Amino acid sequence: MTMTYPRLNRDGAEPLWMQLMRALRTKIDSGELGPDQPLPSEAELSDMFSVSRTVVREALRELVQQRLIYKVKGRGAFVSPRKTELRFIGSMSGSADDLRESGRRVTTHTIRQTLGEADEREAALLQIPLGEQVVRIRRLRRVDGQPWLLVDTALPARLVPGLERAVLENQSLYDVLRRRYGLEPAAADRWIEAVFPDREDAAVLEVSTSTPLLGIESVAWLDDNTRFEAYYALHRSDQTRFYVGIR
Amino acid sequence: MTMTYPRLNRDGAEPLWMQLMRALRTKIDSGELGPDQPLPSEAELSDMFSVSRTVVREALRELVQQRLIYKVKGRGAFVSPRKTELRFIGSMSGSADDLRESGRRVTTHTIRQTLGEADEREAALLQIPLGEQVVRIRRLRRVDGQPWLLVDTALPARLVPGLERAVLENQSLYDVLRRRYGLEPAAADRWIEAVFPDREDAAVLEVSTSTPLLGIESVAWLDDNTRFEAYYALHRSDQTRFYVGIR
DNA sequence: TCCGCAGACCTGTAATGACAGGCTAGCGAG
DNA sequence: CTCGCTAGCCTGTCATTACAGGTCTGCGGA
Repeated sequence: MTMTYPRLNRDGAEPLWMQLMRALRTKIDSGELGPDQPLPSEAELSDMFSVSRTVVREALRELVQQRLIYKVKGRGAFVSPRKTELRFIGSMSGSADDLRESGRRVTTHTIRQTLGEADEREAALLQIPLGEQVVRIRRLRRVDGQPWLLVDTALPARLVPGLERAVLENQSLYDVLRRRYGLEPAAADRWIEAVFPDREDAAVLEVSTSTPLLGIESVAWLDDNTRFEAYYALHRSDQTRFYVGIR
Repeated sequence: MTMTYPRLNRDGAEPLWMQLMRALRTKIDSGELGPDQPLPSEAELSDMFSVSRTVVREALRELVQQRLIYKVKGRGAFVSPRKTELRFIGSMSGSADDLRESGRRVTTHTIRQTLGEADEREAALLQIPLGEQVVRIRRLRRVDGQPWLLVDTALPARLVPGLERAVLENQSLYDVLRRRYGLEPAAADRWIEAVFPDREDAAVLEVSTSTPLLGIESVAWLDDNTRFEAYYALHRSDQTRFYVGIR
């Protein structure tokens, strides 16, 4: 199978492994590399791109971490785009749409928008230096008037200049990011835990501090792997259950 | 600061980087390495353990990936105060494997296997008539010895004849279904909620009845749309958080 | 034709060396 | 005492080499 691959840029502006990773991801996204299609071996890739196996492995590791390919034990060994994918249908914007579709009234109220310096958690999630400027947004989403989801979002200010002053009332944050800043989410990780709210959060959500809630931490990134949004959401699971579809 | 570190086992039974990773993780879990405490530099670790920087970097990479430490540009990798967080990949068979890969010991104990008649919930989820025979399996999964996940599975007996007598100890149920019955999961739906366990479940999971847990309901089906498995799992989210990747 | 085994292929692991560029501490000048 | 600069430390990146052990393919014998 002969495939055309872009030549890698060696001016040091971007790591070789990242360029290679992007090149492979493009093939996967475009469908040129379909499900169960094995990638060339590490040695072959190393030859094709004239880079060391170190670089190849770095690129493949990243793709595995992004769950775009998976490893097959042994021969021919690597990968193919994942067929069984996690689809998170209950994503924040998706679920609101779903609820609207089923005749619920969904409103989003912005409680606070501030500019600040990234704390340790934000820095780690967004992969930015500690103290870099971030825009923080705290929003409450209601379904049929009932508090449903309390979200604390942080975004690197560098990527969204002026967002701390934008009017977000009842708007989808993702729409704003797309229209105003051209930011298109490519993927995300989420972690879910069961927690109790602190006094303040409990008051906002109108529950007691001994009501178990879902805590959802999320990081979303762009095509080029830049982390652009991190949030922690508290979800009243007595109102609705969190839905995850796996396809 | 002088710290005692275990000597690494070089018989090749376990990769050096994994031993090193575990050694560092132990320090972090025990609190010996606290928040904002910088780790030794790569070169220092390399000296201390008499391994190459390759090994050190492999171990650190894994710790970063597990989000137990985060990197600060420049000097030393810092330990984060974040609570221990394992990744539960929500994919069908991946979860236990992923944990094992990140160096945890995963065991599965079968508490009960019975044959019975589908109740209302099971019938609805599996789309079978009320009263049809189902195999019920109750299993407890532990990570590093700690109770982690309590799963009650129900499968239509028609699809898995004899499963109620199969030995499942420490086996992946999905492997058994695949090898023994040729059942290949195609997709699944999951719903997640935050709940308190009842007395019995709390005892099995070794928590109090006022510990908030994740309740996960799931239905999986085959290519031809046949529902073949329904389960309800209780997940100790103080141990790990539920991981969902969105691609 | 079928089966078994040897050798080729491939990945995982590990050591080593090298260099660029960022960050910091400490020194020296003002 | 303060400010600025430099040397050294540290990480990120990349190349090369080596070897063990698992997997697969194809050849040759039955």
